[in-house]
Amino acid sequence: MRLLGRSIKQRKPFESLEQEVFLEVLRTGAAMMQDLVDVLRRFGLTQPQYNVLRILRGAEPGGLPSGEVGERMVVSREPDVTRLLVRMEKLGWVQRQRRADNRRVVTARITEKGLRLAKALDGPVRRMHNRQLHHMSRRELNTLATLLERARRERGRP
Amino acid sequence: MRLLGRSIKQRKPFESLEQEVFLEVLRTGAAMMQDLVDVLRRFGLTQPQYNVLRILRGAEPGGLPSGEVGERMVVSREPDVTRLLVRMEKLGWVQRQRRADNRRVVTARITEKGLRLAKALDGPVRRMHNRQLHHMSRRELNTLATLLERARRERGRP
DNA sequence: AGACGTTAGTTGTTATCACAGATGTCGTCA
DNA sequence: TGACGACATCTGTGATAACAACTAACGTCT
Repeated sequence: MRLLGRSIKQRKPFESLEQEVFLEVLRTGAAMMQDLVDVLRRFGLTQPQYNVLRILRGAEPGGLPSGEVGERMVVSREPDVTRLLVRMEKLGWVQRQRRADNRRVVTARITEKGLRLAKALDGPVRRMHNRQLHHMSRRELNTLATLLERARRERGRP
Repeated sequence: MRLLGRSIKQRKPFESLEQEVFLEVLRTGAAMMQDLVDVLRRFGLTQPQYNVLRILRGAEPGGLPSGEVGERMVVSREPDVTRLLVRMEKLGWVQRQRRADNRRVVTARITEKGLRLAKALDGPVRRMHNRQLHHMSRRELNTLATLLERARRERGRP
């Protein structure tokens, strides 16, 4: 009898509401990110690279220390900003310069070429976002954003 | 004047509501995932590995073809299930066997050792989830889960 | 000035991921 | 039965991520 009962699969896929929310957040995030990645690859860049471009464009003029770039990354705190920035420098999108008044700090700035690339992506990315969520009302989107922020910012950790 | 205006940073951090939702989903997902990863590393496994254990435990008895395991993965469709499963087989958590009646298919099953590990993780993971979201009401969590599912499933793609 | 702790970034190493092409197996249809 | 397309997995390769140890520069305190 136990065995028969078990064989009814997926009747209760979630063990708890909390777990359901957790999985929904991850799945939805992964799906949305994939849409972005699909757009980006047409332009030959990866998500972390695009993320850095956005951050550095927002940090103009003046640029940002490498560490702060890492902190502002969306997906992770990126323990490896150095090499990511070095790669992007080789591609000509970013310029790195050790700060004179504090030689520990390396300031990263977006280049003209990087700015052009970022600008070229604005339209496609915005359209992708609109397509993604155009079936939701303003009100629903606001609720969603608010709840997510609350879930994240006030969440309890060990 | 333009320059002065621009220097007021982060006044309008989002370009659109859609983009705000996008970023909130990703950031919240990354934060929650990090909490899980922190639990998992105490037990010496990674998120994809844990994901596979959960999938295969749910697929007992009988196991699942490698390809289907990949499809059920949360974060990505994992184009590299083969090697992930091989590694887990070496660790003794998973058993792989080519199906006799269709030699193209490799069925993966969780082992006793894998089951014990998964079981040992149940408590810590459940507690982590509760901690993460205990500040939200049932009603809020339900709304959140519903909205996320709607955002993902009905979203428009190219 | 010099010792010391801190900060910011760099480097080494290993594991994993993504992509693409290759391999072995199967079902079907002439 | 034998050719062929489809399917499921495997393998090769290069890029990237995670983790940890290391170096250089700075601030401060004596």
